[in-house]
Amino acid sequence: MTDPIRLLLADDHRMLRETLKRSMLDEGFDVVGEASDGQEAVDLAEELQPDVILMDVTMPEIDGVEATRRIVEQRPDARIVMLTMHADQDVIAAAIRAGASGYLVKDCSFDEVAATVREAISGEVSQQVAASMLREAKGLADDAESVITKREIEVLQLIADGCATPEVAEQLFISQKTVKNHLASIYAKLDARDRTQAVLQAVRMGIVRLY
Amino acid sequence: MTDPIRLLLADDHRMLRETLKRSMLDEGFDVVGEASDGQEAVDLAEELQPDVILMDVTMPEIDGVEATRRIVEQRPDARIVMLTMHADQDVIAAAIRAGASGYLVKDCSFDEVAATVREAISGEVSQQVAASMLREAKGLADDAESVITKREIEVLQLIADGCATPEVAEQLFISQKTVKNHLASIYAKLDARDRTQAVLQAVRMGIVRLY
DNA sequence: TACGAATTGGGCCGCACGACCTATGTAGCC
DNA sequence: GGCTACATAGGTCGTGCGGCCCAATTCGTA
Repeated sequence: MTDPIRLLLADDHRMLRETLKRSMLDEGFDVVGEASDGQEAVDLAEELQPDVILMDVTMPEIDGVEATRRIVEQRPDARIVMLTMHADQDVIAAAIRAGASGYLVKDCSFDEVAATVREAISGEVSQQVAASMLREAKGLADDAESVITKREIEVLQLIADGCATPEVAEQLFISQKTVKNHLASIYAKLDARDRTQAVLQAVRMGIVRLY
Repeated sequence: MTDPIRLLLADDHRMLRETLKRSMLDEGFDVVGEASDGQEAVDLAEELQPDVILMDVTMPEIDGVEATRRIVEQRPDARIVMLTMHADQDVIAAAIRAGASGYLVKDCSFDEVAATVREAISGEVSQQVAASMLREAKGLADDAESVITKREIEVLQLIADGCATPEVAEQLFISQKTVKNHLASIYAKLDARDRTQAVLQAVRMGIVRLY
């Protein structure tokens, strides 16, 4: 029997974190830490050096994809399995580019979670990730190479918070015209045609938070 | 030692359902069934007659609040604890009116879940529910007495799915004008000023699903 | 039977929004 | 020194959108 796999759980919902922890402990994993936001995940990843990190995409402060990017930057051998609500192609592609080793939709079974974590350790990649990598290689779905900038995220978040264009401009100390320009850029990147679709897509992708 | 509390879990995310089941079993509860959508929850509630139902607000087919309404209609003594992502006043109020015995945000601890289920059995109500009932009684936040109609939900869902006004009209075989009228009514009820805010609020309330 | 709510529809008005084009300053990078 | 990306800002144009009037039909129900 080898040493138990050391896990770090990162999810902003305490209920899932705690129930998942109990189940993983049951399965013989060693849960060494828990993070409730992206920044905490980055910090704990460095401090605890876990074997695998189970990380939700949608988190406060820093989203899971960005947190993955920062962790992999510091430690290229880090194994990170992403969790998400929706099976969004763009998110999967972004997660892979950020350096994730696996990808799980929250609708999967617990057995799949355990299996994917073990695969992450052994170096294998999940079917979903492999399929996406294949698609990436073929260049079929690489339009996801449209990275939303920090400023664009700020605009999206303010709109999700209920601001109209003039209010977004006021909050960010820029002109309404600039806000519109950012929006136009966002529409192109997220394949949306109006602010409603853009915000919804951003929510799906975990870029923006719903309070 | 009394008989274990018989539980029915209703949540569309298999991961949470399974991990929660494991944890509840650990705690001595008897999980007699699992439902992945609102209709299944209603059916299983009648079939299994569980002591307590732990039900997510956001579910396919029928949302948790409506499912609660139907279950309570058939069995007024049913104990239902609602689960949700966001602590939305309107949702809490709607859940209470539907007949829920308790209310939990998914950011709570597992101990709180277990405690609330036990309280639901003993007839006590959680602090959150009590506070909301107080507010209801005072008539402070009873603007939630604005029930979204079926037709309005259809309009909201189509907009969330990416339709603009003309497309919604086409899908529902009605004029654009009628769609606008429904939207105006929705804005008043959800305290929104445009379709973006209306859809986001609907997502928060679990009225509309994000695919 | 009569009332209210839901659903349907019309017209008008003003403005916000999105499409398209151009332009400047400021970074970072090879 | 150039190249690219980002953030900033302007203009114009058409139409989608929301506010505010009103009215007809159907339906459950008091």
